[in-house]
Amino acid sequence: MAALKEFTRTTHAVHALANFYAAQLLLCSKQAPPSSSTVRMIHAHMIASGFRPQSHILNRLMDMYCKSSNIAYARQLFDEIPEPDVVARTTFITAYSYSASSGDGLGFKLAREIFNTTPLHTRDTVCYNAMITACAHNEDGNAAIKLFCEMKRYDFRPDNYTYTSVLSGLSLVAEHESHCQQFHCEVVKSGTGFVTSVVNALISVYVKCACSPMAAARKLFDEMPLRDELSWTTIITGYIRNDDLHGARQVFDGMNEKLIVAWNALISGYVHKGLVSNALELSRKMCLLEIGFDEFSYTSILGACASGKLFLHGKQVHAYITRTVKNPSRDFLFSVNNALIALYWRCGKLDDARKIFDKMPLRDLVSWNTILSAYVDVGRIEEARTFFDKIPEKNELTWSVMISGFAQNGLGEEGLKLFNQMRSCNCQPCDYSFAGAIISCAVLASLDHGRQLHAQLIQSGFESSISASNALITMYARCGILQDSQSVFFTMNYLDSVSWNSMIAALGQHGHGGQAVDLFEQMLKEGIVPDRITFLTILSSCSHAGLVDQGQRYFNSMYELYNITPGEDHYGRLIDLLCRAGRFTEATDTIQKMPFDPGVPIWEALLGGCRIHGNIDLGIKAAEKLFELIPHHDGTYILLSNMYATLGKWTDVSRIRNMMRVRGVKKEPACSWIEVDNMVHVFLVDDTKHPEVQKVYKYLEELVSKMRKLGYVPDTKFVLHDMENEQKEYALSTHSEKLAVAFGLLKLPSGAMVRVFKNIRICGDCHNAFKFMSQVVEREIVVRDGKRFHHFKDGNCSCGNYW
DNA sequence: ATAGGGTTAG
Repeated sequence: MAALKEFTRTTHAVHALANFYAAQLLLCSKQAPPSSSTVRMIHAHMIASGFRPQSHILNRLMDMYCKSSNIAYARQLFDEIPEPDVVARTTFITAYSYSASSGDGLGFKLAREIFNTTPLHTRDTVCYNAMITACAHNEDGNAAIKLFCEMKRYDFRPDNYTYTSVLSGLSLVAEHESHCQQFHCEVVKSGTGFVTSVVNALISVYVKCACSPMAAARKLFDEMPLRDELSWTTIITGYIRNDDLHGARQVFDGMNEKLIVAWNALISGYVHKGLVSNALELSRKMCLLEIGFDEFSYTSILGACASGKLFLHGKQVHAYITRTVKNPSRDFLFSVNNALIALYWRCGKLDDARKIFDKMPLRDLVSWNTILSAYVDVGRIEEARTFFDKIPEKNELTWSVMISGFAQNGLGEEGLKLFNQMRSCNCQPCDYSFAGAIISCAVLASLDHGRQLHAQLIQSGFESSISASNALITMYARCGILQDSQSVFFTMNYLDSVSWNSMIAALGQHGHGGQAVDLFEQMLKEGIVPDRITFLTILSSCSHAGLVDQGQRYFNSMYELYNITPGEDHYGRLIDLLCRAGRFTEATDTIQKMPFDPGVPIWEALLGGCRIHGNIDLGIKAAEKLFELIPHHDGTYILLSNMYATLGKWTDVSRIRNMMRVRGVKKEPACSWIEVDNMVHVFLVDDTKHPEVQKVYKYLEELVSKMRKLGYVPDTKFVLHDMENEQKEYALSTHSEKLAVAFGLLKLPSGAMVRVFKNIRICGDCHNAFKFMSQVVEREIVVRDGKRFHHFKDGNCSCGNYW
């Protein structure tokens, strides 16, 4: 080193040293990406030797720092240069543009700043090219086009790079084929119309934007004088993008030397279409032909196993990877481990998924979001929340998974709270987070809030989002406004199976079983394949409407026509269907013939049916099974004691009450709520807490006396304690749903529909009373209880007393 | 100093 210092004293030596470092840096740049330790070593050597790099070498050094993902340090060096030249600036524009594609727009802002401070007389075509690319990475196609026009105005000559970059920007924004053609003409006039890279870019513009994209793209492809690897993959992925896997496969089969990228594209294309076996067949071929796999291949193949729930196959792939991959890169570890987490989760092995997650040396956002989704998916919501809080940097997906996770698990308040928190964190909600918040409103039956979110959704430009619209269907239905659900459903441009399921469920819950069945039939006619959820929904709808034979036919068609094995939940709905209609022999026969031992959903359905029909013997049998299976569930005790009370067997009632006390079973307190002026008012039985409850009692008294004149008689068999008749009538008059309805009648504008929500089933006397009430006040009253909706109008209920 | 294809989370 001392000798070296001596050497550098002479000017001649400085030249030699510059050449030496230039060569070193060139060597380093051949690595992709250059290792940061090599870059640091070269830099350290420069400092130690006393060499002061001039712009040419320094620019290269900074470039190497950027490429070894050390932009921050490179920037420090840059900031010390008094007047950085255009080459140095372009280096940073490029470096920042890569970080712009994966993030918050910060990278783009930095690139823009450097570009804007580059004096016009020092700019050149390359620097414009880099900035146009940065715009495209930042998904701002219009900005890219604007820059392109600007550079022409200033007489910079666009070259190959310019056209490939601006075309990739164009593909983000072109809406009409004329847009594509306009640029196509530009390209031809510029003389770059036969440059392979430019035509490739042009193909991908047509693929994304033309009216008949593949015809236009294919014409260009066929007429190309010289195709490179990218031309082939662009056309193949073009077919896949446009849902034409046969077209993709044809081109693929015509390739002489098939690139790994083409294999990967086709495999993932198959997986997305649900064609798992085609995907795996291709992967087997890859193996036989010894193509070799990279992380993209593995993630797609593991994705295929996950979506087909092929646990054993997935495990074999996992083992193969551990056995054969020796020095995996960072990116390899990220993507493959993330795919493995998804695999084990989708195969129902959450613990194995968790093991992979825990063992990862480094995790990226996808790892966190995947494990979060897994915990949310299985309903382990508290643990999910713990993960959520630990996630260092969240994106919109993180938020939306957690928000809808809360909503789906009935925690509407938490969902809304998180949605607001998301907004206060300066994180723009995406349509999925809106969907989560809207479902939260559905859970809480908060119509005012739901409508506000609907308005904000439109303001934010998400009105055509399928998932948000699906959420709106459910929200309006669960808030009692079936009409608004329907208008959302019928104005949607695209429907997926969730849309159909939601609308069918909405009709079913509101007692329109016939319409639910019609819609289901229409769904089948349009070629939408029903899934497990569809059948749950349609079975409930039939049950609510008493369409027993229809429901049975659908149940039988599940396996026969759609190859879906009915689960216990489906059997539960079938038993419910039969029992509500009083067909107990068929129900018990079905239970005996089931391929598995009856569990909670089956006995609950049976007990519910027995209550309706007063079948006490069978009811007791079902209740005893439930006492064994879920001894702390209050519903069983209450249903059974209701049955005894209806029969006047008060000793049995008190025996059951006693059982509850001894076993420490707490009854979920009944409560009803109503939204007035954006405020939720909650009422309990015999409420004394609500500030205006005295007014409500007084008004209720007036109403009841008017109702009596129309023939209303309080039905005291719904009072479950043995007491004097007068006391019983009083007890009935204090039920929470009556208080909430009366409050609504008092407070809402005259003629407005009254919508009340109750946490558990509506009481029989209240059900009867609301019929009379709707007549007396000439208003529509809607009550949602734990299971379904009741629309009271002109003395009738939409459920036809079948509930 | 600058361009372009394939993966995993809802």
